[in-house]
Amino acid sequence: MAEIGQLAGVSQVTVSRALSSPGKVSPETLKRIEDAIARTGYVPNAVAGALASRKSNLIAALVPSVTNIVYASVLHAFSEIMWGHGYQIMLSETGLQPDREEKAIAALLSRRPDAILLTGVHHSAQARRMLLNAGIPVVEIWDMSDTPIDCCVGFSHSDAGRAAADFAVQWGYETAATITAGDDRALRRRDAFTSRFETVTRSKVQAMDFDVPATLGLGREAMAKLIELSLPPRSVVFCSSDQFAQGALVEAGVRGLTVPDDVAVIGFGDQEYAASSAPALTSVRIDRQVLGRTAAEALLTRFSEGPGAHLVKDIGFQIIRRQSA
Amino acid sequence: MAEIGQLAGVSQVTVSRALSSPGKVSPETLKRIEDAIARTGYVPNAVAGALASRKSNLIAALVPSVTNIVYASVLHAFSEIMWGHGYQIMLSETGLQPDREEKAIAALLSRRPDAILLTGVHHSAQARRMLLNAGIPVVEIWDMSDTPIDCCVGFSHSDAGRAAADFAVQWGYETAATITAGDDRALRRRDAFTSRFETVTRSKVQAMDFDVPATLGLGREAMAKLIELSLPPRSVVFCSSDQFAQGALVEAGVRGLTVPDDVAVIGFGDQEYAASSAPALTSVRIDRQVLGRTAAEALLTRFSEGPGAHLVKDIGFQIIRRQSA
DNA sequence: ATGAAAGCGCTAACAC
DNA sequence: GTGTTAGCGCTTTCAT
Repeated sequence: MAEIGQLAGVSQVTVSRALSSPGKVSPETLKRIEDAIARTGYVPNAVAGALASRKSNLIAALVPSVTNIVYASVLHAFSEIMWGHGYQIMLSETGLQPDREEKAIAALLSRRPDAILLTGVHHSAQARRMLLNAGIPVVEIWDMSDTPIDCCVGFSHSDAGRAAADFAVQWGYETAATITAGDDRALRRRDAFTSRFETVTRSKVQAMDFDVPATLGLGREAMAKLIELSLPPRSVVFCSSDQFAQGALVEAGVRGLTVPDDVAVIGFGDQEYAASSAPALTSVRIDRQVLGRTAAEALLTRFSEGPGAHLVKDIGFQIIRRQSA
Repeated sequence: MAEIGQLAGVSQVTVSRALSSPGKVSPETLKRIEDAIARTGYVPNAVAGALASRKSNLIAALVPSVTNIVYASVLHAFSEIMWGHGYQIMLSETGLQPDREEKAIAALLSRRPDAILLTGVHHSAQARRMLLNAGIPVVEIWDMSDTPIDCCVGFSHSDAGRAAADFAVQWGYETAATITAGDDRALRRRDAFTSRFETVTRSKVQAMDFDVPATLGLGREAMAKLIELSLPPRSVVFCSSDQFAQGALVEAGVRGLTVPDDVAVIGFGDQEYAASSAPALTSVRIDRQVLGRTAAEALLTRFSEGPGAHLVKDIGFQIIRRQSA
């Protein structure tokens, strides 16, 4: 920066100003500085800037997995907006082990981000402590909480599970099964679904659980077992993700069952392909675009309005009825 | 850090040493320092550390899209390894507009990462200049280049397209069509496929192009048009991604066509569901795990061996024959 | 094994 | 509108 100043015949500070508030330097000076920058290919050192100003323009984000489209698309919507406001994203994955979250949070906080986005609302005591200590806005997404750390944007997974059960009952399904991945939130949806469906219909809901992420292949497997265990007619299968549901659809098709007459399927997530599969998939829609955007907006208003505003927003969900149930 | 020192009865420098090279402080001192850290919940300021040491332990990564599983999974494999070696990842998306890459590179470089990962091998002159200027290891992935900036890990898309054409010819397909997304590399595969298939069979290859990312829905649409345009028997459709291919499969099924007898389909990417769909999808496999891992290893050896080693690695591809072609 | 001093490349506060 | 000065919180080097 001092070098650029030399080339432009000004001091280092003026270069700094030209970069951060161009209105504060005279047009001619600005021009000379810009020329010098263009000639040298100088890229300012944001690390030094962050240290001096105590503002990093960095947002830390912690997601279970980037390869899960459901988390990735929320992240995408979120980062588009933050990027538009001059923020960059530092990403970290927690994977399946919850103990990784604590380490990840510490690592992220060490970069002194201006805010942090967390997936889920269950965090260790030590994690909460570090977060509070950091004194930065926090937004928890994908869930609702009675005791949010700060901002919270999501929906109630129990409500979603119950709504799916009510939907199934309403459309006349008399027995049900679930296919569920190894995910805290998926389990809560399953529990709510099962409990509601059982109390209303007085029939037992069969559970197929996996402790790994959902795939189409596992969905097929689960459906195959369910069919072999002889699923009664008017049965519905509530899946924890559209991937399982797709697999269930494929397996039913291969075995010559008609969907939804022989067996109905409800997915979760309403991913792009849900509407385009054959038969089209009935699914619980979460507007991931809105989720990401709302989280970004929550942070942005927290930045401008200070720690007073603990934004908590329920973005809800919607059951999209198509052909599979 | 000075505060921790006070609590532990040592100077700030000793705390610094305790954190970066614990072997250099006496066990008792170390213990007291660790206690103080645990008590206060102190998180070191990596920003200041990076400024002082000129080492950020940050890797910048630039991908077209995080919502595309193909890029996300490479990123995942890459970051798992880098994380294991103490590096964090700063992520940025370029999207479809190539001009965004330059801005993203500048923004990322301003954080003084220790290395940068780029998707693709075509970069603007200004981008190359900034990269060279930064003086850090660069790894370009997903493609091969005659003039890599530094390290390069990928495969030849032209070779892949040609191989698909040869495969199609070998299995007796006499006419072909392509469904292609708006992606530089996909277009190169299509061109190579078409050119090879046409010269060998002397039949014209029909192209269905989109300038947006691939979806199952668009795959159905494209296949529908292809069928309406009357695809001759013994036709094969080469898709630029498995998503298109899945859509093509669904549409063929809905229209009562038998795959591969009435129409055959070849996907690209060999995603998880390719093996589990019905019929199972024939696809060009890229080992994304290996791609990400190899890129990480290239950087790691560049770190240890210095600028001498310009690692260039072709990870190849493999056509997985299943039922659809 | 520990400490003192210098400085990383910027921004903030204050002068002029 | 521009320059001077003093840090930001660490690591590095050199002393002890």
